[in-house]
Amino acid sequence: MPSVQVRDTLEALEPLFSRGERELYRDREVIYYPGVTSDSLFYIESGHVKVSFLDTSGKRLVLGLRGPGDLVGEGAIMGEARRRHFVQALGDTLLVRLDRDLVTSWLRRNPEASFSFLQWLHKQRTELEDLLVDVAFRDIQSRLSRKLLQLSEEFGVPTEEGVLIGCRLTHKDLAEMIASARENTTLALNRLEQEGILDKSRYRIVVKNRESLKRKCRVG
DNA sequence: GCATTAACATGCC
DNA sequence: GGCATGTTAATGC
Repeated sequence: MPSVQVRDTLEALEPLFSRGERELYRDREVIYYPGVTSDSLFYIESGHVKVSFLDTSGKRLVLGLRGPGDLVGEGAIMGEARRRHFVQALGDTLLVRLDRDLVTSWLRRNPEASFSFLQWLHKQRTELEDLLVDVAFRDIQSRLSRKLLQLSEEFGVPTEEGVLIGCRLTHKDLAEMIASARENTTLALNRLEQEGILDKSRYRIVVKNRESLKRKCRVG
C-alpha cells in the first residue's frame, strides 16, 4: 500500500491547510484551465478532481485523478506562471486554496514537509510513467485493467461485493485516462463484467477480483 | 486481430 | 433534451 504511506506523509503539511480559503465545487465544475495565472496550490479535503489536457481537435487526455488528502495545482509553487491543464471536479469537491507565496516560504522553513511533498510528487510521476508505458506497449484491455486496479487501490471503498471505485466516472472519463476511444472502453468493461471480474452500473464500478485484474495487466 | 470513426438505438436524470 | 451507455458497420494498420 505505497499510496497510503505517501498520503500519510503529506500530513506533515497539515499546519498549512488551516491557512487557506475553503471552496466548494460542483460536479464537473472547472477549477482552473490553461492560461490562467498559476498562483495557488489546492489541498483536496473531500471529493475528486480530474487533471487533463485538451487537444485542439477536442480530444482530451486525462493525466490523472486526485482525491482526498491529495494536492492539485502544484505547478504554482514550482515556478509555473500560467496553468497548463484543465482541472475539474468529479462530484461535489471541497478544496482549500493556498497562496503560492505562503506555501513556498513555509516549505523553505520545513524540510520534513518539503521532503514529503517530494515523495508525493514522485508518486504522481510514477503513475504517469505507468500510463506512458501502457500506451506504448499494451492493448486497451491491459491499459483499462491497470487503471482500474490503480483507481481501486487509490480511491477504493470496501463493500460487500468488492472494492467500489469511489469517484463519479463515465466510460468517457475512463477512455480519456487510457488514451482510447469510448466505444472500446465500454466493450472492455463489458468483457471484464462478463468474466466476473467487476460489477458496474452508471457511474459505478465495483472490482470483485483484483487478482484477475492484475493478471490482465500483463497479458493481452 | 486490434483499434478508430461514425452512426444510431436505448435508457436514465 | 441531453448525456451515458450499448452496438455495429466500415475502414485502417
